[in-house]
Amino acid sequence: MDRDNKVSITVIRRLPKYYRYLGDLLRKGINRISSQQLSKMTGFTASQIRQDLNNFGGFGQQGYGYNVDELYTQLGKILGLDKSYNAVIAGAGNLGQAVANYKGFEDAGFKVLSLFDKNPKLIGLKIRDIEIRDVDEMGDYIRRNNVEIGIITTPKENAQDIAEIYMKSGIKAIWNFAPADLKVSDEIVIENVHLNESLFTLSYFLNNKSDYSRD
Amino acid sequence: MDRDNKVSITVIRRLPKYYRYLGDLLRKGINRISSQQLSKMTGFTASQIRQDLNNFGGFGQQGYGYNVDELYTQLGKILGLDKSYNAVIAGAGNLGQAVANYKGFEDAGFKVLSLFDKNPKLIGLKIRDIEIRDVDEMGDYIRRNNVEIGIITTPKENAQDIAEIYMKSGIKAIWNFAPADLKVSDEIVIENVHLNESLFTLSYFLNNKSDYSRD
DNA sequence: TAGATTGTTAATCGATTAACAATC
DNA sequence: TAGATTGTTAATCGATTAACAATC
Repeated sequence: MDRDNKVSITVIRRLPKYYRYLGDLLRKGINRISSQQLSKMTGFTASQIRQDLNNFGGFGQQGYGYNVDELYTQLGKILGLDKSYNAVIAGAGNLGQAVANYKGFEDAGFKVLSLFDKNPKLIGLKIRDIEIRDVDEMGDYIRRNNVEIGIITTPKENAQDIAEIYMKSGIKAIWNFAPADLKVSDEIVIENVHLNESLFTLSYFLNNKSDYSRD
Repeated sequence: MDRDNKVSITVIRRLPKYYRYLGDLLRKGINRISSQQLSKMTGFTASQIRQDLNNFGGFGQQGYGYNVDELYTQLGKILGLDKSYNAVIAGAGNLGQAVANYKGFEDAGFKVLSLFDKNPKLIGLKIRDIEIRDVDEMGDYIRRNNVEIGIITTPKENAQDIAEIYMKSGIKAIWNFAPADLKVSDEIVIENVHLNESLFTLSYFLNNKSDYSRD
């Protein structure tokens, strides 16, 4: 891998899409694919796809294209999907439960060990075997169970407090669903899912169709 | 508004963040803000902020900055948040219920009229007054109730079928949470929330911290 | 071998940043 | 008036596209 230079975030955000389509191909038993065919599927240009992949190494072969199985495996490694991770969820409302219930994440190696909430009515309940615990126990639980990923599905008012508990107990990455920008130390990776921003963008294009074209 | 040329999607995706911070300021009673102060809050450069806003008109005043109330109102109009919209949700599982329950969307003018599912155990139940109906009735319901926005929170296997019902019944925009790329006619606006792609991006940066810097 | 398709360099395009005159 | 800050043009930077030699 020629990883001397930082790969840009725009490239990184395309990788999961390649990975998804390659998985589809793999399941269909197709074992060979060209950048041109991938272009048709993903909507990115063939040139862009070749450039993107070459940030990480030469996975293809002239005159042939890419081996689906190999490229899928390589992209999985690049994305860190060859490992597994322990996660917890703060906020056991609908959204927290939705994330806990989503089988796809577990299949990809992300295991939710526990949910946490402050609502006594929720504490003790189970979502698919996953217990909801008191948020007061969260810091201890994280330290004892080798938890790397902290998910935030609380209301925005509590998001920063939760982030601080995560930070203090050694969480390495935060997946944040609250509509707030968290302040945490630079070593912690944050990935935001800002649903309101997504909805407002949709609203913009609904009102300005002439500006819209499939990205 | 000098709207001769298409505004780029990268600009549009920053607007909701401006809007959110301006709302915060408004609630704090602050009525004046400079691009430099906005820069500190949002993390975008002051220059970029001024450029972005000037795509839509000169909302500021030399030597003064921007009037918070006015800018907030203007951005709201640009984003189409001065109107209200009827929406339905296909897929009444946890994720669909989470979206239906989220008060923030309704406050912003997005009203969920009904959820739809094919599971008989869910049909007839109510989420905050919002009834879950049989998905077979969905097309009719949309036509009768002036529904513009269709939300998809089904498993990916059903997403394309739902999209087609939406298309045929006159939906104008689809907010898609299923990990699939929908094929619909060009007049329909699609906004995807691909949670798996977000999680995989987080996973990448967790494994390649040196590539990571707050966007 | 002939055809296909990569890896990679160079050209183009677009987005961000810098700079500053205009002006409140 | 003096200071502040916009709106806007020009400069820079980065990302995408085009092109093609290398080679399977």
